[in-house]
Amino acid sequence: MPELPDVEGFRRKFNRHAKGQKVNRVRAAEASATRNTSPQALGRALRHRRFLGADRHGKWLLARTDGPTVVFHFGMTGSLAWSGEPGPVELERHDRLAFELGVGSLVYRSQRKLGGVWLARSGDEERAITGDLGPDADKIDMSTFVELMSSRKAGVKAALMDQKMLAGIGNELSDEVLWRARLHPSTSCTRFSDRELGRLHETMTSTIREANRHGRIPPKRGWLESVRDEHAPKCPRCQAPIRRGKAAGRTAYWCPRCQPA
DNA sequence: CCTAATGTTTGTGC
DNA sequence: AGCACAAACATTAG
Repeated sequence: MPELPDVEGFRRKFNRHAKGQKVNRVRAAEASATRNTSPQALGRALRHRRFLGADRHGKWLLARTDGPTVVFHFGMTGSLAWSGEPGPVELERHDRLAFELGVGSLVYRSQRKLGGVWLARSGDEERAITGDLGPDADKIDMSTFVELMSSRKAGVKAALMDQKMLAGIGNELSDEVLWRARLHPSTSCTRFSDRELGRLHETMTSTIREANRHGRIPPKRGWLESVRDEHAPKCPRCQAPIRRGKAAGRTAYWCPRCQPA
């Protein structure tokens, strides 16, 4: 689930509930959730610190405090939950970490343990944690996008998902964008004119903007996401059977009629 | 039992 | 170097 729009939803949730609040305590149900620190050290570093706003870069959430920054990544199954219960929250099965803030608790939840929580004390440390990230997919301007994409030979889906080029697009979002742009996921970027790349940028931007409003890729009518979980999905545009195959090392969904090779 | 799953990293080979 | 592909990570659902 967590791609750019999901993390954007977590960011808004963080700012709505946790921003401005002091951390009383950090409670760990699962020690391995903390990656470059321990639950104890995280608690010591944050106790009596105040959460400022959270930033997002791609799929990374950066929670600022008046001390160090708490860095979240959600892997394939993570999420951020808010409980308005004052005092300790009842932790559920996959809750790994709870930040008790007095007015409620912020809960880092993850079914599998692919993501995690880091502590960064400087911008350099932050970059060491997130790795090399390209500009955020929601903020990149058209000419930069066209320049980056036209220097690529990879398939367009692989290029869109490359976090070093462009940060925030994952498997499902790339399928949604390419379906809306009517481009086959394996088409080499070398095949596109600047004009076509400009149109792809426009499609990508409007897709992300609308998904961000929902805090996820909306399974709405007229979106590929609305049929993705069906046994025999049909293209919401032309009703052709959706093809499901490997592209860029992942399971890709595309319409063979709207998105020919 | 097996397979696949929204992500990232690492290794191999062309 | 750039790219494609596979495996690994840990866990659950079907």
